Amino acid sequence: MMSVAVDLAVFTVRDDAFAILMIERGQEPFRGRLALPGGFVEADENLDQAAARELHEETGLDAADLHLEQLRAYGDPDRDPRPTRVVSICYLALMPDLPLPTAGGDARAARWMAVDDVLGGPAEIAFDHRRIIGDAVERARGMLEHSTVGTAFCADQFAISDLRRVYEIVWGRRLDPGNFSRKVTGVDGFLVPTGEFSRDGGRPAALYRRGPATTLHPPLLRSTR
Amino acid sequence: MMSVAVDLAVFTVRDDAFAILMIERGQEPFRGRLALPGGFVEADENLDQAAARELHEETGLDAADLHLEQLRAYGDPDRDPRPTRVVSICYLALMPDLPLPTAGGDARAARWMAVDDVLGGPAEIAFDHRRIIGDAVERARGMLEHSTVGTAFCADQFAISDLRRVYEIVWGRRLDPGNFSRKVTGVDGFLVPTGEFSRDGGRPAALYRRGPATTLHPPLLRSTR
DNA sequence: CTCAATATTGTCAGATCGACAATTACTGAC
DNA sequence: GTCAGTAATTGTCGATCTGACAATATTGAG
Repeated sequence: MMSVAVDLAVFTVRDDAFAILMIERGQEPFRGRLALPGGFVEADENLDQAAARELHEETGLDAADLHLEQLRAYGDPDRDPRPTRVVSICYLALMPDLPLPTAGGDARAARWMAVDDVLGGPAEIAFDHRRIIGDAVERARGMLEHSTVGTAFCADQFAISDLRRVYEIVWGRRLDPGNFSRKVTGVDGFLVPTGEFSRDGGRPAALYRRGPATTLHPPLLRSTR
Repeated sequence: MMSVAVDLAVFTVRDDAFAILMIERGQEPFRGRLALPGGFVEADENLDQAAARELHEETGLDAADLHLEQLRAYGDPDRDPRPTRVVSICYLALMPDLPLPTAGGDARAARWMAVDDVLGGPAEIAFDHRRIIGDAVERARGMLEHSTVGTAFCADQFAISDLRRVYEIVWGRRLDPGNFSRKVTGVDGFLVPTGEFSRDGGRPAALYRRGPATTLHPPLLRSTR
């Protein structure tokens, strides 16, 4: 008999940084430490529902407004110091930079932190969450290559340069604006033009909405071949 | 409180077919139905260890001899009809076509079945294992594109044509021998020549062993661009 | 109007792709 | 031995894709 929990690695792109939603734990174990939001799976819900519920409790957001998918399970016997063993199913969520309606509503302070600060900084992270975050970051970076989920970081309507900035920030790598534009517009079903244009700074950019495609053919590769 | 199990989707390539190891259940629920091998996680082992232990119990094989990695967790409340809820962590194993030392030793008949027969046939599959198998097959097919795990289906020493046949059978698609050979030998660290040659039929083929590389740069894509 | 800023399109040489032809190196039949 | 058969490997070629970077287009600010 074990407890089964879901943990959430919720990512966004804000202030020119790849950011993850972290909470400060309000009780033992690891009181005061940074951790991923999450909680126990209840008797009548499946894993996806548990993840969506926890997401809503922590951020006030609805799962329909973002991309949510399972990352993997973590179940080392000593990953949680409490007497009952806890196996955690971790979920990955990608969302645009929205205000968090109920941030801290759960008596736990939730805040966005730059991924580089979390992984590279001195902060002590609760449980095995540092490892989970590392896995989640790598998964997110890889997904941008082969799937269309990068648009999940953008608002409902966005310019190609917005999407390019997402890729640049998540990958930590500059991309050529012209080549990027040609590539993403060349993928069938990736971007649907809305007919509207942005108006800020230079030449107006055509605005797009997410298209129906889920996989990128051909992929956008980050590696130098 | 829930039970946590591991299930195994063990694949190989044999008799010109992409095959999966299935057992016939010896007890209720689903007695007599086909199912994936698996069992419950014990108190003192982590998930990877549980998967390796179950693999050994079902096939007599050691996890060191094959590729074993976690697929994902399945946890719908009604996926197991027994009163205690069971969350299952499914593992994917890829192995060469070896004889199974203890097949059926666990009082359950274990046998290789063609993936197409399992998914396309009329056989009733226990639990949600049909869905799991579908996910596992898709994951395995995708992994061949970007990782070097295809060699896990080959014997210790193998010719490029052996590896090509693996790709052809798993993907269900013919590949050009010349182009395939050039591509795989061009990936740094994928294949290490042994200096030996095969002797059967036509011109002898150089034999190789798995190299240290784990990811394929550039990837081998199955889609028609 | 001129300029700075940004979007988009154009260009071009090098890499890669798939299709398929040519060459190489064996085995087995005769 | 010679020859046909089989399969590995290398060669070729046009189409496509890539990254680098130049050129053009369209706006707002001054």
